[in-house]
Formats: sequence, C-alpha cells, structure tokens
Amino acid sequence: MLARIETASRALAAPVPPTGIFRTATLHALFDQPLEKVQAGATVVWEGDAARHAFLVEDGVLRIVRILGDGRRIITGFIFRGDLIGISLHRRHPYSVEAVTPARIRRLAQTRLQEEIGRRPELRPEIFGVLADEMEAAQDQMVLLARKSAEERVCSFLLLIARRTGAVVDVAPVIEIPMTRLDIADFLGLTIETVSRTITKLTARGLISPAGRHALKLCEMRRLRDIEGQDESDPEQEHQSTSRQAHWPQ
Amino acid sequence: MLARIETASRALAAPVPPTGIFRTATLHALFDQPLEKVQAGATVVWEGDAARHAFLVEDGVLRIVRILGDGRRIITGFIFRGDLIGISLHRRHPYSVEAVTPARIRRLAQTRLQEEIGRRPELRPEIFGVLADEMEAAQDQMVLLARKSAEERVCSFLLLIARRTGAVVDVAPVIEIPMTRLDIADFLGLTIETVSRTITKLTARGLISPAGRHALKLCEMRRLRDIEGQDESDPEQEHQSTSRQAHWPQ
DNA sequence: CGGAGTTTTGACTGGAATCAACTGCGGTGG
DNA sequence: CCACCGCAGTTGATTCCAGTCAAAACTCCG
Repeated sequence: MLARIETASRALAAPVPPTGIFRTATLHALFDQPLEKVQAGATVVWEGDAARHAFLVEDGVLRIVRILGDGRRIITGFIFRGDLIGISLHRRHPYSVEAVTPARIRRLAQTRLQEEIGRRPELRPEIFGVLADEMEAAQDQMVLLARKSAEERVCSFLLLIARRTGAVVDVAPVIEIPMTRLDIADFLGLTIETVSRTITKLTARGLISPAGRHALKLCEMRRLRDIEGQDESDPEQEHQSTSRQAHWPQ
Repeated sequence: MLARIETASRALAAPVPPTGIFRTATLHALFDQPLEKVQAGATVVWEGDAARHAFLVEDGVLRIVRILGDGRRIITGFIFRGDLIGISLHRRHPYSVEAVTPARIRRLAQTRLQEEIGRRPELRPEIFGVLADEMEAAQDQMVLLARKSAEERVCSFLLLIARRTGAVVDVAPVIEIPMTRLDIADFLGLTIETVSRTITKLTARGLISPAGRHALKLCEMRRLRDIEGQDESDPEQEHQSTSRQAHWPQ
C-alpha cells in the first residue's frame, strides 16, 4: 500500500504507454500531478458531474459506462494505458468511468489544459488526433452494434483487445481479458449467456483457446479477422469525384 | 427558435443543441466560400478519401454513411442546417456523407481551418463545443443501438428530429421526415419493415398521426419521451466523492 | 395510364434473450 | 484440512422480438 514512492518513481522513470506515446508525448507530459491509485471497481468520474479534470491512464483498464433510467447498462468503451479521459472539454461528464482492474492515473485541471492549448500550438494536433481517434472508435462501435451478429461482435472485441494491449501482428497472441462477461456483454450489446456461448463456439472451432483463467489465445487471427466483418473503404485509391472539386455547381 | 435558453437547461437530456448557430457564430463565419448546391442523393464526402475540407451545412439534411464489406449499410448520424462536417481534422474521412434532401453547403480548407484555430483563440471553445456535442450524440446512439427496443428507437428518432429541426418544446409539433424508411432503418439498426410496423403501432395508439406524405404530428410528446427511455443521470446534484478530490491517495 | 420505387401488411423463421439449473473456482473460517 | 459459501461462468430449454420472405398498396413520376 505504502510502496507508493516506489511505484511513483518507477512511473516517472518509465512512463511509457505502448500506444500513442510518440504522437501524444507533449500532451502526456502535461499530466504532472502525482499518481493516483484506483481500486478495481472504483469510480473515477460520475456521469453528470461537472468536468473539472482530464485524466491520463498510466496503468490499468477502465470502462466508460452509461445507465438508462430502468437500470440497463451500456459500456461505450474501454480505456487502456496511455489513453486520456475527458479531454473533449465537456462541461459535464456524459458518462461514468470505472476501473475494471486496479489502475493508476494522473489528473490535469481542465482550466490548465485550456491554458496550455492556448499557450502551446504544438499541442493542438495531438489533441485533435486524440479526439479524432475517439470519434472513429465510436463510429466503429455504432457499426458493430447496429449490424453485426453476436459472433462478429465477439471477434471484433477480441481483436480490439489484442490491438489495444500491444500484441498487434503476432501470429497467435495470448490476450489478457480483465473484464467480466457482464462487462463484455454490456459493451457488445449482448447478454452474458450469448457472450459465453459464442466464446465456447469459437473455442470448439479452434479459432481461440483458453489460456489460464482470464486469458485467451487467438489461434487463427486470419479467420477471426474474416469473421469480424470489415470496412469496405479502400485507402489506396481516392474516389474520383472527390479529388476534383470543380464538381458541385455553385 | 429562441427557445434555446429553455433547452439549454435540459442540456443532458438534449445534448445536441438544435442548431449551434449562436454558439458557433465565429466558426461559421470562416466558411466564406461560395454556396455549393448538392442534389438529393449526391455524395459530398467519400469514406476513405483524404480530408481536405470541412463543410458547413446552410440548408438541407445529409446522412453519415458507413458500409461493411458485404454491403450492410449503417447511418451513424444525420446532419442538419448549421451543422459542421469534418471539423475533427481526420486525415481521411472515416465515413461518407450524402445528401438526403437537396442541400446547400459551404466548404473550408482544412489547412485554413487549422491556421485560423492558431490565429484566433476565441474559435477554440467553439470547436471543442462542436466536437463534444458530436461525441455525446455518438454516445447516445451507442446506447440506443446496444439496448433499446424497436419502439424506443423509433421514439428516440422522432424526438431527435423534432429537437434538431427546431420544433422543440411544442405541445404537438409537426415534424418533417425527409429520409426514407431505409435511411431510418439503417440509422436505428432495424429493418424497413420493423420501422414501418412500429410507426403504424404508434399511430394506432394515438401517440403520433400522419400529417401529409413526409410529415408526422407528435401528438403525445410526454408519452413519447417516456417510451424513449432516458438517461438516469441527475444534473442537479453532484455525486459526493467526485466533487471533493482529497479522495484518492496520492 | 403505366411502371418503378417506396411503404405497408402478412406469414413464417431464426438468433439472441430469458429463465433456470449446474459447474468450477476462490476465499473463509470452523 | 476441507466444508461451506458466494460469485462468475457455462450449459440447456424455451420464448419472443425483430428479421426474412412474399405480396399487396400507395406515390410519384412521366
């Protein structure tokens, strides 16, 4: 518990989030407040509260939660090490943020963030990049929730975890899944039973295999990706009519 | 039109201001290029294309479209007069934008937008406000897609249209619905048949009634809102533990 | 009037939800 | 040490909401 100095100094020596560290280095450096420890299950941000701080996740996994009036719960996203919370400068948080695992975070006052954005131009592209990524993740999630089958959803989820926890292009990565079936279900818009059944089926087909209590081996990345059901867009070639703009009558 | 003060207090329930025309006056003023006319059905932005411009919608309704590899279509949002497209400064558009109705838009080069953001500090809160609204709308949509029934989805949609087209707090507003059943279905994650049946049912119960070919009267706003299924968060009182920060060990 | 596209309506199907029982693991205390 | 409890997860039986397939009705055009 009081090995705090140790963890703090370790973090300062190597505050290296795997993703985005280069793109958002300056932004991360703003979070110079002392490390805060968050217990698993604890709430960092309450839906509806005034947004006074942004947060940087140094370690751990958190969930973004919204609740409907009758208790239905939705997880709109998971937050991993190196991710930022609350940088879009809402006046009130439109969601709660809770720790899935024990986590360590640093905070930054919104006012300070705003000042720095004003003072330091080089921060702006970083901020916009983070916001654009966030928006794109939200779009992907809407696609998943609107049109994907249970199997496609689970595959998307597994590949998301693989991507976000580093083991990107591995042949058959083993991924840690710290969240419960309920978290997964509320993220994918399914029930715990359906999530469980789907994982069982994928296992039976040899696409994945259990690796300890809370981990899975993704044996067949290729086929998982096929099932996931991807986007049609082809980044290579631009659509003709967009590149020329003399196109719309004025 | 200027019943905006009233809606502002409901900010959480109605996150997207009907038209940001006042909040974002300076931002809008940047779009000084000549008006461009867009035919109904025309595509303004292609998914995957490099993002060279942002757009301001002067008039008309557009849809944000994503397509899965096998042709499944998802509409992640509708865009109304006064809304902005592509201000999040993606390098590539993560979606297509198509005109639902004939529309008039103005464009603004991304480079120019970036310059102006640098030059004019007063733009920044406006931009962040727009992005925050966009993100909140996306969150709401995720909640809808993940957990709401067909009836709840349709009610949410009708109330969204009512909100976004001005007729906000009217007792029994008549709303124009320019989009087809297919658009609505692809937005709500349903099929055209289910949308049709649900509207029929709502009509039979007297909650809405047809008003000309592409318009509906929302007879029972109260009951529609009840069905919609709202957020639990109570903007009045802050959660205790967040407001005090001496809470997490440092 | 005709024809294409959109919307509605009907009959049936199916995939995920629901309800319910059971398993397996981890912690706790007798 | 192990008996017991509680919780997370799995598995099975059944239900139901929305999807699918099919056809009719309506609209908007020329």
